[in-house]
Amino acid sequence: MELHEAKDKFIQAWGAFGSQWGINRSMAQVHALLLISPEPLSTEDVMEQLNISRGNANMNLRALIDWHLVDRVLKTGERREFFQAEKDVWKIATNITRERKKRELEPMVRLLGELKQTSGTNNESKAFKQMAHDLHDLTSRIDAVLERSTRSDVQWFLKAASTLLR
Amino acid sequence: MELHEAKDKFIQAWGAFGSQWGINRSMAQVHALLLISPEPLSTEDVMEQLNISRGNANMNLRALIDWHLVDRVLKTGERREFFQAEKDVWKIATNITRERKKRELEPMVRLLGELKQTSGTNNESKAFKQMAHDLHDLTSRIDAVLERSTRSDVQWFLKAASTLLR
DNA sequence: ACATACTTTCAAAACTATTTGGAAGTACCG
DNA sequence: CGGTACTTCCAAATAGTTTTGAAAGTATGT
Repeated sequence: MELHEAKDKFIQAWGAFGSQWGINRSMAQVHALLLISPEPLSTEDVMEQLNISRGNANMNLRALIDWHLVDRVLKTGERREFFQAEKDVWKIATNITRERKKRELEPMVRLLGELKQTSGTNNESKAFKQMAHDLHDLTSRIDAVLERSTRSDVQWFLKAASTLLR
Repeated sequence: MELHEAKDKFIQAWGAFGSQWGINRSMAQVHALLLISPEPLSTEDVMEQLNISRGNANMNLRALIDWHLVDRVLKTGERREFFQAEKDVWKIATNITRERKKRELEPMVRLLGELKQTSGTNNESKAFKQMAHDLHDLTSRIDAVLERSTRSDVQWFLKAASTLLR
């Protein structure tokens, strides 16, 4: 396969993949583009290569910086900013995991913790409390595993886990 | 907290949570409602309790059945169908994981496998191939861990993983 | 076969999210 | 200070997704 074609496929696929994961298409595409660029790119470069507007490029670059997936870099003698993606895939995975855990999982664990203390003794209440309890238990376990696996080293974790599960 | 309030909070939260995870709001709400119902519910019940249309209820019930999160049950002497959610949270987690792995992760692994064989020797090609290779490696490891952890028993896996990571 | 009780489909409408592009803001330099 | 080179904001437009509701379809019992 030719580079140009492969590049394009990758950017499109990463975009589609991202949108299934709550990261919008452009943001994922910008990320994909930066991931495979050997050199940092300017906002202008991103706009051109993806055919998106300045506002869109800017907004998504900022979002990627928030997620710690992209860094600003300054080139000496250049006024404008350049952007460079974190290239270490383990760090990428860790950052994404940590961010989503914080934004989505933690609030759910908190809510379930409250809900399992609902009052009532009839069938309906019992079913509700049981479910809240079980889900709280499950989500906090997942939370704990993710906490540890992002604090320490994901690579090690995945290796260890694959062995464990063999 | 009172049952009615708690129930409502749970359904709303599960709906919001779901939509961040690529499951649409109604589908997640229908799921939440069934999760906390001690008895199977009919389409009509779901429509009433969530204030959604027949078409919507029907569509999402079918989708939940596809995901193996809900079963049809027939009551003797009743013509209409009733629906009942799988209540074992470990099974729920396993089914969701397996489904998403199949729909999203596996195609990405396949694509990256192809892309890492792109031709070219210049800087740009090298950067591209390196990234495709690294991502392929990462995604296939994740795939392998999920494969094993859903084949065997998630509960055991999570316990083992927490110990491992302590 | 017909009536009844239900399920499924689908095109239009409502709603949500994303994208654009111009205007405003900021920083640097001579 | 004014000009230039950029970045950021934001309201309006566009695109995408979900929901509705009525119509069509299907199964069951008499």
